[in-house]
Amino acid sequence: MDIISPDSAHLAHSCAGQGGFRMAYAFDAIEKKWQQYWEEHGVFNVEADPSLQKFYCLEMFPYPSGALHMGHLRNYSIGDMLARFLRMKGFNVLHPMGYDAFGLPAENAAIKYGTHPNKWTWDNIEHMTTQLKRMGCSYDWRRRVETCNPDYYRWTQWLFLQFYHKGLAYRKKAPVNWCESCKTVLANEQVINEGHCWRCGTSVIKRNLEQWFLRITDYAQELLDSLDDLPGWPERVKLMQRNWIGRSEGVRLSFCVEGHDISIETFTTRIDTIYGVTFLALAPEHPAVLELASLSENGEKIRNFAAECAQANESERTIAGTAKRGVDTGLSAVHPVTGERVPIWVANYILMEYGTGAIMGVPAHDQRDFEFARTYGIPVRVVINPPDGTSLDGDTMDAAYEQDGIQCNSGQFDGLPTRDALSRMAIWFEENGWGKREVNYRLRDWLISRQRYWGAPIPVVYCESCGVVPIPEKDLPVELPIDVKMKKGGNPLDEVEEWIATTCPSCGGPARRETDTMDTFICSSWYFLRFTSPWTQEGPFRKEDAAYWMPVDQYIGGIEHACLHLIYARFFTKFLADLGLVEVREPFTNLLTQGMVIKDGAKMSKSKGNVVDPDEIINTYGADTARLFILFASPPEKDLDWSDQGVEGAHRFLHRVWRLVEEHLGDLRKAPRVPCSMENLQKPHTRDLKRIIHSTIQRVTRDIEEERQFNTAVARLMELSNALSNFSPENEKDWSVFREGVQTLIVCLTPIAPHISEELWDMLGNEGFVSSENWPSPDESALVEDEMTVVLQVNGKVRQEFKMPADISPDEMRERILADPATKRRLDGKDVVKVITVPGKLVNVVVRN
RNA sequence: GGGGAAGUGGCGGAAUGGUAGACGCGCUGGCCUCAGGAGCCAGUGUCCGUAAGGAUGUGGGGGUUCGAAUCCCCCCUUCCCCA
Repeated sequence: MDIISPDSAHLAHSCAGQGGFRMAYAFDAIEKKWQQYWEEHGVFNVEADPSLQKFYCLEMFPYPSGALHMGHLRNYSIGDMLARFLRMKGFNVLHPMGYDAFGLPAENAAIKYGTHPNKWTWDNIEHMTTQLKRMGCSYDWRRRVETCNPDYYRWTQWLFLQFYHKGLAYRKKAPVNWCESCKTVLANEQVINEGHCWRCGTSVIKRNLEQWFLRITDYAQELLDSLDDLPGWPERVKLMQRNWIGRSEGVRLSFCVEGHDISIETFTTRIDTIYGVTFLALAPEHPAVLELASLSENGEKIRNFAAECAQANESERTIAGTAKRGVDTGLSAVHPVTGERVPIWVANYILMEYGTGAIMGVPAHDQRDFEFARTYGIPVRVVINPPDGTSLDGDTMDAAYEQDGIQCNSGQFDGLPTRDALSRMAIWFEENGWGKREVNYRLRDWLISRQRYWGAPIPVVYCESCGVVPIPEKDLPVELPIDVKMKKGGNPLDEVEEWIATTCPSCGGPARRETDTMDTFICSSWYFLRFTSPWTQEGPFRKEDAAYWMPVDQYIGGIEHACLHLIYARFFTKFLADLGLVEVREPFTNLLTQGMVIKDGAKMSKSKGNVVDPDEIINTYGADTARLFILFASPPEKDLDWSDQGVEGAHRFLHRVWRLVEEHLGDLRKAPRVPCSMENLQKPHTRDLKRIIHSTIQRVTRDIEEERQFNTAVARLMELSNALSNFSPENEKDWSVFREGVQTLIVCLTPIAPHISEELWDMLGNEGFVSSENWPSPDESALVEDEMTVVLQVNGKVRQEFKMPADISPDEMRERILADPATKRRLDGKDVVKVITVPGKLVNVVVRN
């Protein structure tokens, strides 16, 4: 291979800075050059090495939608900065990239532009890879994965089979979320913003279909509990997951239907209100509804009502403002404790998915039940009074009383406070055999079937004699047929008869393939593991590689995945740990959720016309400018306000750094390379510069490493750059310190703006890549100040500054300030009550007058 | 309705009990220039003042403290999550 040494690069313009000739900052050529060198030298390739401390830095991989957008640019600028920083810190850094390449947009684009999803996707992958390389991202590109590659989805299918064999993948008929626009079902997590499809925003409806599910609820408790083991996650995300999992403790109890051999199960978290039950309500989809309808005089009405409710979407039925509607079945249930008869209703606000799909109605103490009861004239019976001693009246109250209080009308429990009643009544209930204490979760099993083409086929067949038969592992992958006709509004796989028709792996008889494909969130639930050994053909990943690299030390992505990808990936990791394939039970140790990129007060979007194209920014200003601006404009967790003028400011800064080196290149190259120690420096200005250099190192390191606040890290580098610009070296020691400062600036700028850093590093005559340099440590002796500024305060208000030697004692500091004529003038005629001395900072004189 | 996060110059943002506004953008004046939207120098919270200096100032109100953007209580506004 013909390798150009990076050293030869500077020869071409070694005349710069020596005559009148000025070399401009040609970012375009510089960036191309160094990207090529990095690639040729494999600078960012990495292997597992147990003798080195590893760091796994990962950014959420993109969907190959066509081109990078500003959100990607921000995500990858942050990740690359961290990866480069940690590499310079001496870690063995795994920093890979890939593509979440299955998904609906490929099909939509194919239909719209008459192309094939496969071609569309692969073209986009190649284009986006080019873009990522243009950003100067330090990925080990040999490890790239694409989830639509049979080498990858073979293992996605293999993982499905593992779930299946453990009984964690199952088929069931259930009312499921259906997006009419995407023509497919959706998991609960993928229904957002009060009942809308996460991808296209269409209002989701319910359909009763037989589908594949993963039993994520088996892991609900662990998914909840181990959030406590994630101190490196934002509280916000953990809270969102806790809410999503929605653990509640309560009692499951049955009500018998009077005169029939039917019982209706309900679940309540408020067993303390059992004496307040005045009706029972069932979800319209409840399996018992049709049976009750057949027994009821209102049968026709009930069936019509249930059919009508099925059309409405969930959010319309549950949001607080919606009218509560229902139909009386005319039948009664028997109260398990009192033996009283309570009417049974079918109501639109009861959801089949939550609890048992039926509730005990307690209008006095549940606002939804209250509204329903008032609408239909159902009695309201108070069983809890406020703790202040007032008594509620069920006939006149205008809202449910949902707070804690004191039990009443509750037999032997009267007088108990709510909290006590809850636990005692639950035990009492169980002891009498009326019900069972139970933990309930809001989290539902994960619906993974998709009625779409561009996804990983679910590896099962349906055999007339054997039923559902999984494909044997040795026959994987079940390849997605590429030769299909794309069509509007359906799954093209349904028409590939030669693919569907197959033989049963079990009996050899005729069988038909499953034509549904897997939710793409399955594909992205384990990609971080594949990156540890993407080449292996022996399994989804090599166990020893995963053991070395996992967990991901730093994960970076958008908060929109809080209750989607981030829950699924945790679930997969726990399942794989149970299979003995990974040693960790949590995949991501530290999570950074970056803010959105906004412009003119709104999220960038085509419809708002406020989109800034990354390519255009890189063409005009270069990747280094784009990265610098993104990191400087805002702390990573907050939204970033895009500003064209801010970008120019960032570009100007890089120009200033460039000139700093270029204008002094001849002298800099001649300057001593060994730093001059503080004790050998006498000139105050030189000592000051030396101090600034080392405090910059200290503060930049802390900002990146501990605070994860990259905007202030950049600000520190700008301060150093300003200090260097204002410094005029006069002798050899000055030049030595100046060179130390310039080199420090370049090294510390490397993770942020790597190309210009490489170029300047090279121009100064250094060997090798600055990307492979060690991150500097501050020289403690250079951090000590000679002089300090102390402030005089009078009653806490700043009055005057004093300069004094840094090593002065607190007592002397106080005495000097108090003895100063200016201080005496200020305190003249005032009563000094007290003097507070804060060493190194201030003296506060408290006076009275 | 419940929970969470936030509110600081003209703008993006610094400062987590000790000199509010680092750094950058913008703006003003000047230098350089054929010219400049390049570069350099100076200034830039508000009010009074030529200045020195003073007053005031971190959404509003109260409190703790020698001292509060920072801690506590109440209120207002915005955003997010859950109902």
